[in-house]
Amino acid sequence: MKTKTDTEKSASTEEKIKEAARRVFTQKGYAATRTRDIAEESGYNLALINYYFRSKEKLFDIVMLEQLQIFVHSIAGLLNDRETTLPKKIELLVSHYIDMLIANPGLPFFILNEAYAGPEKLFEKVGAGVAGQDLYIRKQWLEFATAHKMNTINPIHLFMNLMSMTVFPFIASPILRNKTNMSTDAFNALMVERKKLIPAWIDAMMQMPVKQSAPPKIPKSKQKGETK
Amino acid sequence: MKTKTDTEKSASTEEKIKEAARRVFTQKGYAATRTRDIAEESGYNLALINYYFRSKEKLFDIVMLEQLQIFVHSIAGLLNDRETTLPKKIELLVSHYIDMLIANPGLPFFILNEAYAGPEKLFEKVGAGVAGQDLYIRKQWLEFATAHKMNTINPIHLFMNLMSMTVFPFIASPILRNKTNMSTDAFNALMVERKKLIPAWIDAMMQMPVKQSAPPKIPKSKQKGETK
DNA sequence: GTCTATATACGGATAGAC
DNA sequence: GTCTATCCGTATATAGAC
Repeated sequence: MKTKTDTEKSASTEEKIKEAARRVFTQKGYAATRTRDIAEESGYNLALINYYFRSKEKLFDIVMLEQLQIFVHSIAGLLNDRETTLPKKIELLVSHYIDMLIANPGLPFFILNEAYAGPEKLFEKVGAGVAGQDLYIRKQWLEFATAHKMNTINPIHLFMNLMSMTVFPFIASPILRNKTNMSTDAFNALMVERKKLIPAWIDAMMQMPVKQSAPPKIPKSKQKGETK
Repeated sequence: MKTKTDTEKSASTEEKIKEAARRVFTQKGYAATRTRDIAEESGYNLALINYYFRSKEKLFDIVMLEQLQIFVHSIAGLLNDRETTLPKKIELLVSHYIDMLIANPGLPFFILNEAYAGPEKLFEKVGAGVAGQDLYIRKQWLEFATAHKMNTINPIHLFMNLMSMTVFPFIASPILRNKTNMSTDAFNALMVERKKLIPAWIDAMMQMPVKQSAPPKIPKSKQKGETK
């Protein structure tokens, strides 16, 4: 049995509200979420939300920052690891992403929503953690590109492809499932399949000799001034 | 000079409001858009919106249905054409999509937003136009898949890849541009490059003998249990 | 700490003047 | 047709009882 001191009770309640908020926010988005929904989901009253967190927005920031930082931290080690080869790194990255997305399918949509609503809102805080810094995988990626005479094609294309093929299906899943009458389980099974498929596809793309009609006029060293 | 009858004046104002609404809706999404915003953007008063359209939702439906149907109609012919080969069809489809997305970068985000807010809201109306029906390209796609012994891998993966690589960069562009300090022009140039690249990549994937470790256990006729 | 009841703000819709 | 002024529902935030 558990003894309940005031602080223990308090911490527990606060955590429950945060968990409820995370579920509702990631599912319905900030605007469509009512504090009443969170109250109901948490099992507590509406006023408690304002007792622990000053406002809906504060709660939102806290919860989502936490979510993002958990994920960011969980992959930062992998991306910076100097032992893992690039293909293996890609494989692990995709696998990790897909696991996370299956567990938390609303997150990417949420991130996009925030990015559109106001890039400055969350970005500085979370983005600073991983964004600008030079991760080792970036170096590996560029090295591979030049080694394979791919310097005429912007390596960012392959990165786009990696992220697109991994994340987009989750973002579009409501549409996809609506049109194909696919269950959540069936969709998730598809995504698990892609853990093997995507790295293979990316690998094939990296080996492909892409014949560009004209060298792109994209400056490849466009340094970032600040994280904004 | 133009004579202004009542109907002419009326039509003009109505059109201006619709255009303003389209801009604001696609930029901020339905929930975050206030009718006051649309009024301001249109140069007219708030009450006019309700005079011409009964409600915010009616206005929204009208405007977005129009947008989607313009696009859907513009590609329906291509998808059903029996002369064009599959690779050529893919090439034209990607090109058409990218042109549209460069011209209207907010549209996919908007569609996703609506899909998450309420799948039933717009979907039945617009989706019915193209969704379930058997487009000729679907037949071509499946024929190609079986012809190349790809029947062990769900062809939906390649379709996902096609859409992902084409659409996702636009959706994620605010994040990408924030992190790389890329200008809109530079981004658009990248997307134009992808008109050639994506079909090449998809083609390569279609040729690839994908060795599945185990045949996927996805029942292809799995009815939908719940929406959330 | 947790509840009920309420103040306050915001946004969609409408009435009525012109 | 277009405006100003206003109503009214909804949702956040807070006061105060327990």
